[in-house]
Amino acid sequence: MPEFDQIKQSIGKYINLTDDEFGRFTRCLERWVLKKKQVLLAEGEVCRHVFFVNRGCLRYFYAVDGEERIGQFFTENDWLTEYESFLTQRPATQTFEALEPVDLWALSYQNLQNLYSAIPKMERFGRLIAEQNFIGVKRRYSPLLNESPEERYLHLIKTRPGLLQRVPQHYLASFLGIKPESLSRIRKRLHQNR
Amino acid sequence: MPEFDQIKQSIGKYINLTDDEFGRFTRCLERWVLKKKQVLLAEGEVCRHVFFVNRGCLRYFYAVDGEERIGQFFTENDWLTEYESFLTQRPATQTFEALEPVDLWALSYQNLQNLYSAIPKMERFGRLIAEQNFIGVKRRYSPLLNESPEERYLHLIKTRPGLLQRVPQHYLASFLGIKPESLSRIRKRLHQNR
DNA sequence: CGCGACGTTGATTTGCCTCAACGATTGTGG
DNA sequence: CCACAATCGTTGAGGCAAATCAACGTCGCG
Repeated sequence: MPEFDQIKQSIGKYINLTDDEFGRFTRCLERWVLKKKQVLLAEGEVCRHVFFVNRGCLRYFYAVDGEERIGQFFTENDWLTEYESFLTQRPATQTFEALEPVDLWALSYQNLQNLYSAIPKMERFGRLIAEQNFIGVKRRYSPLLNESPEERYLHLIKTRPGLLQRVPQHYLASFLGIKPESLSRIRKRLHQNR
Repeated sequence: MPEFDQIKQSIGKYINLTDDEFGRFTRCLERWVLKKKQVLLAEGEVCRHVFFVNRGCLRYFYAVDGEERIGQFFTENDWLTEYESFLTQRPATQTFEALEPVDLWALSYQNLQNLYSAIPKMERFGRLIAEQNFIGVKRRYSPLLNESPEERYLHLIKTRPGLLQRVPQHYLASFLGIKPESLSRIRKRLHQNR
């Protein structure tokens, strides 16, 4: 099943499933396809799935007095969900949108709960994913609080160079917590001092 | 065992343990006591325990170019650990310190891993705690990014009024991500417009 | 071709920080 | 128990980095 290669490799980082167990897992998956600009999950809806990105790029954003702020980008082999809404089954505060044509695996809340019961190892997988998410959210927020805009931009260049080619600059600015004009000036400064 | 009442109640929010299982759990606990200003875990050390606060108040802080910033306060019935260091067993980036005489239960990394194996339900507890931590860290950081200093202060008053009586004002300022002078001015403004 | 979205640049504003000084309170050692 | 030092909260003056407001050229697309 080459279609499951990516997700198999991703899970393999956390737990080892037998072929039987992995088969049971994959039978819970649905294939979802999105066009560019299509919304995967809108603010106010309850998030009923976790997703695995086979192909494409998405963002999530939320509104702060009318203005939208980008929380995160997702690309190939990322796991993606509105975690708080998914865990509590209450309305999402964020909107997820495709920035390109997107190809996902979707695993429903109910199917995941069933897998937790049917395959005890999956409970561990859920814990490890939650732990990774915790570390991820801290690493995402920490620079926003403790580093200067310029440092954050330089860090972005180093750690996610692919994004610069892939998403508009004013989205990057929002992701970095600054205005497009400010990012433009930062880039200008950096090029001059080159 | 009245000494275990608090922690029993806290665990009961997540999973139901039999008396046998709970006994097995409590035999893994050590009692730790700290004096005021005593350090529970220093930056650079590996965090080898999770703690449950029976009594007292602690903070954790980290340094950003020489200046210390407070990340969180902990009080009675809170679970506490340097989660990233604990999960990865690598050096902590934060220091935990008692602000008052403190009384804790300590559960070691090894004992927790053993409990995960011995009591399958504990794996679920670990997952739920990790999920709660994820939600907690998002709720902690989100206002720092999306609200004004004044809004953050007002929010603190509403959600954790006890802290205002318990910790010095310049600690609160650091927790709110501002300078002591700024917090002083915010309070002055609010009292005038009262 | 014409429109809208995007990135850039300049001028100005603004909110918090920095620096400095000062009383009040705390706590500490003789 | 007192005297003195350190810590803490407050207030004022000035600075600064990013936001805001505005204008303009370019590019992509219908």
